[in-house]
Amino acid sequence: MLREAISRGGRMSARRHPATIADVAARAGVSQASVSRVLNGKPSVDPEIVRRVRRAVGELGYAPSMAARSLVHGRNQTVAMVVPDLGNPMFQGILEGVSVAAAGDGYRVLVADTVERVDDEEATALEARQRCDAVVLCAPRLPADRLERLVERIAPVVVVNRQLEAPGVPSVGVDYARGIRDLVDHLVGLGHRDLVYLAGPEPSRSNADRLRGIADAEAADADVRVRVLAGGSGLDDGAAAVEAVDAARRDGATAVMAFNDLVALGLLAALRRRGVDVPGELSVAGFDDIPMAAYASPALTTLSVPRAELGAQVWTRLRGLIAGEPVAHAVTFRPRLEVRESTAAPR
Amino acid sequence: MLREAISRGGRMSARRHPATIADVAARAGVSQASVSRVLNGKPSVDPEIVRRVRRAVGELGYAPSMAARSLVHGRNQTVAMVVPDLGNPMFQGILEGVSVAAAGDGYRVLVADTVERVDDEEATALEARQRCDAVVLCAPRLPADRLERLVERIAPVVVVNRQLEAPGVPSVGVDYARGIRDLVDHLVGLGHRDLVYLAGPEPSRSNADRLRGIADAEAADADVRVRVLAGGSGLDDGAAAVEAVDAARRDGATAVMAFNDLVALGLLAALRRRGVDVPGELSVAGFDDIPMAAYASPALTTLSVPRAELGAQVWTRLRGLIAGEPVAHAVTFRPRLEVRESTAAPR
DNA sequence: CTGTTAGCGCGTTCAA
DNA sequence: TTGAACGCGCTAACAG
Repeated sequence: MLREAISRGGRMSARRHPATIADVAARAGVSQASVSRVLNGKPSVDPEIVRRVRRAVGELGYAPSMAARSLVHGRNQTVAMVVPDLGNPMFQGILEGVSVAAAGDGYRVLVADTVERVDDEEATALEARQRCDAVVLCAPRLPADRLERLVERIAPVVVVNRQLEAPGVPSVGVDYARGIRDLVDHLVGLGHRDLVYLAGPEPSRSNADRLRGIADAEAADADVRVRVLAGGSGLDDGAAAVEAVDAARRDGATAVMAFNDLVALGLLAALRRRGVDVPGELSVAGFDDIPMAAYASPALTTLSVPRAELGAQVWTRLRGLIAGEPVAHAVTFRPRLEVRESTAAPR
Repeated sequence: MLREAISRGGRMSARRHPATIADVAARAGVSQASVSRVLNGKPSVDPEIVRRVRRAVGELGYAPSMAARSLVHGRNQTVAMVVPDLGNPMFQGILEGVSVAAAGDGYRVLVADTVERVDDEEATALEARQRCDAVVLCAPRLPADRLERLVERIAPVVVVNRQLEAPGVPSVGVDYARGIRDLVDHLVGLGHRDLVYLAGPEPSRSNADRLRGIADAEAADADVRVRVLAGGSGLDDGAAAVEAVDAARRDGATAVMAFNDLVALGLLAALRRRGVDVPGELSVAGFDDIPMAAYASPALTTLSVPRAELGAQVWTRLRGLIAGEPVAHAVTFRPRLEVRESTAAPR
């Protein structure tokens, strides 16, 4: 019989196109305005009307058109998140954090993966902004001047891991310089003096921050030396750098700090294959404290950054901006050193 | 007149609210219809008009309202992707694949993370559908009957890793049963007879598929035995299962197949800590072939599933549905066995 | 407390 | 080829 109803051309009240508020109004014998009021929980409406509207809504299977709603309100209830690489655990973590936090306020997030194409970043962000009420911008490699210009065109926006000159743009980030200094201190405390930094992508801002932290550390302690080697940001990059790293080791280096955990993990694997004992012959540390870090062999010493909390902070600020509240100041999280097994005293 | 515009309140072309098509029309001295035609690249428009419109658009920094557009067209150019857990590399991979594929057609994807809350899955999917033109549904634990009912309410939809009874709903997935059988064959070929399967989440459909594959394998070869142990789906779960796994080993088991790579990696770490040699004393295999698998110690034998391609396939089908094309049949990818170092002949 | 009216910004008829 | 007018579905102002 259900089949019958269907073949008959649709079930009772089943129009080909979704029901509109007008249909509901007609069926309930009231005005559209009343339907709207009921649906939006406006305070003073006759209980009887409420009843009839609810019934009509149920029978028609009515659902409001978000498009119409957006047009009227000028808001989407959607924010965009622009990321350079969804494959990176760091961004995944932030995305997840923002996503759940935003969901709590009825907002959803649109992902815009620029797939490492820095040149498309502005266009992507602009386009994303048109679809959404605000944007979370992760653009680690976009030159500062271009970034400054971009943010003012896509406001409201919260930028991640970039410090802006202009006020009015909240940013939340990680104090990479500070983190790396803490790591150097840890290593030096262990007795290391000759370190290597396996660098991240050249244009990456957070890489520059780490380099700055390293320079500070070198300046502070005369007999600490840090060699900078070209690395990258993925597992492959870490593995690929093994030659250079091992050469440095034979030349006297006793510890390596990788750009991030992925690089460290890749390096660890390659080192193992090569027969280099970690941390016996060489200490290795990462950055980010991705879940896998604790399960590596040996467990990776790293700097923990609160990804989820970071995402939540991003949302808090973004929500404020959308609501037109005064902009919150920038916040940066100081990474927490997580000492595990991959670092030890040199011998 | 430029002067006029300026004194009218702020910088040239800087109205408090974004410019509308009417503003452009006025400024260009043409009708809104003409502006619309120019912007949408309609064929026959006077070059002179085109010129003036373009100029006005530039001067005003005009950008069409997506909301209004959506209202007229009844389309968003946005699809939703409902996932149970964004932290899972499997879903991340698919998201990335769908995201880039969709972007190629001017579509964006909205993420809806149900955070493992199966009970909210329907509501989340429904809500997501209202905002978007279609949805990609990843609901591995939603009971079949509820799934069937859900999909017909949110069509157009493509379901991932679930086989549906009803036609009309394309699904793309992985042949887990087949994959696990290939793995059993590999292990048996190596000489293993007493295996253990570290199961995934109880209600997970793909876990059931693997179990079916295992049952088939057992039925096919009388002297192969597979013990099923409770596992999970994350690194922690794998590590937590080490007791049970080691007990099975001492009881004669020589190889373990984990629900996925994460579980296998967690187990590997725990086994190492416990001093159990892999693959010497015990062979271990995973599923999914996440990037880290190849860099594990020892490198993990696993079943490779083409995440990116899977995402692309999802998009192809979704696009077809949106365009109203006849539905494509379901596709399933057969995992490819990736033999590495964590499996070897028992001794 | 309810209904009527007027847009939100755009695409798309229909005449001219 | 161009422009005027209408409608997409909904909410907000204003009457009643």
